[in-house]
Amino acid sequence: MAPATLHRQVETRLNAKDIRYTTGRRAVVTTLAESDGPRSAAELSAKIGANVPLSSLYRTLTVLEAADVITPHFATKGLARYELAEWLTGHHHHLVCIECGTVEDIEVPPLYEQQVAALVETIAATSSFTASNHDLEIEGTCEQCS
Amino acid sequence: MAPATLHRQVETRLNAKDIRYTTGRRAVVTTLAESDGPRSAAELSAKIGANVPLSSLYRTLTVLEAADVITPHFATKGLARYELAEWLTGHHHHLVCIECGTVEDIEVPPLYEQQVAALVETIAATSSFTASNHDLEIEGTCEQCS
DNA sequence: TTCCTTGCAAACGATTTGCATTGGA
DNA sequence: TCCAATGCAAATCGTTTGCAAGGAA
Repeated sequence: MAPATLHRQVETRLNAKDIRYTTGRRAVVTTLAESDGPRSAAELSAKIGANVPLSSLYRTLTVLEAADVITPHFATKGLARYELAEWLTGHHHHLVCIECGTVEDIEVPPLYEQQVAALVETIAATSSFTASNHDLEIEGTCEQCS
Repeated sequence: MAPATLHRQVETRLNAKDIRYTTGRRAVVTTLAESDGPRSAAELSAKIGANVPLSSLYRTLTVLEAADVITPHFATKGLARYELAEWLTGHHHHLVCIECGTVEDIEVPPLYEQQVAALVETIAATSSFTASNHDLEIEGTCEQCS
C-alpha cells in the first residue's frame, strides 16, 4: 500500500475514535510499514531515532493496538513485537528464526491458504473453541544465522 | 504415554547429558504431562504446590529446555509457557484464547498435517530460510470466555 | 481554555543471578 | 567427599504508571 493511502486509512480509523494521529504515532506506522516483519519497541526506537522516550513509544503502541491499527506478536522470549494489522497489510504468516529471534512475514499461495482455512474450520467444528484468526509460525534458521 | 515410560525416557535423555533427574525436575515433567497445553512458571508452581521457590522452578525449566525435554511457547504477552517436547508428546498445534490467554493443544488430522507440511516445504523452497518445525496457532475464544 | 499527549522518573512483574547451603552418587 | 542442585535475596529487563509540562483544537 502506498504510504499516503496507508496514513489516510489509519487517520480515518483514529479519527473515528477521536484519537489524534500525531507525529509520534505516524512515525511508528511509517516504520512498521517499512519493515518486513513485526518489530519490538526497542527496534522501533532505534529505527525512528530522534530519541523518543521508550515510555512514550509504549504508550503509542498501546493506543495503536487498542485502535486495531497494529497487532502484537509474541513468538520470542521476553518481548513483544508489533506489526500493522492485517486489514492494512493483508493476511500473512511468519518465519521465526530460532537463533536470533527475528520474525519475517510471508504470504502463502492461495491454494495453501484455503487448505489452512479448511483445517481451522474443521477444528472449530469439532471443539467448543470459537476461532477468529490463525497464524502459521514456521520455525527455523534465517539466512544470517545459517 | 504412560507416566512410567515418560519418566524413563526423560531420565535416559538427562543421564546421557550427565544431568540428574531430581524430584523437582520430575515434578515439573509430571505436571506438564497432566496438562493439556503449555503452562507458565506461576501455573506450574500453583499446581505443584509444595511451595518450591520460583527461582528454582525457573532453573528447572532452563535445564529441561536445554536438554530438549520441554519447549517454550510465547503466544501470550509477558510470560513464557512450557510444554513437553514433541518427541515426547507427538506433533501438535495450539488453540490460543485471546481473552484469557490460555493455550490448549490440538492434534490435526493427518491429511491436513500433510497439507501444512507441503506448505512449509514450498515456503522453504522459495526462500533462504531453513525450516525445522512449524506451529499453527489458532486464535479465538475458549469455552470459558465465550 | 480544555483535553489529549508527552516526558521523566519511579514502580511493576516476570525472570535471572550471586552466594551460601544442602543432598545425592 | 564433592560437585550438582537448591533456597534466598538482590539484581535485571521489558513494560507500565503517576504526575507535571507541552500542544493542538
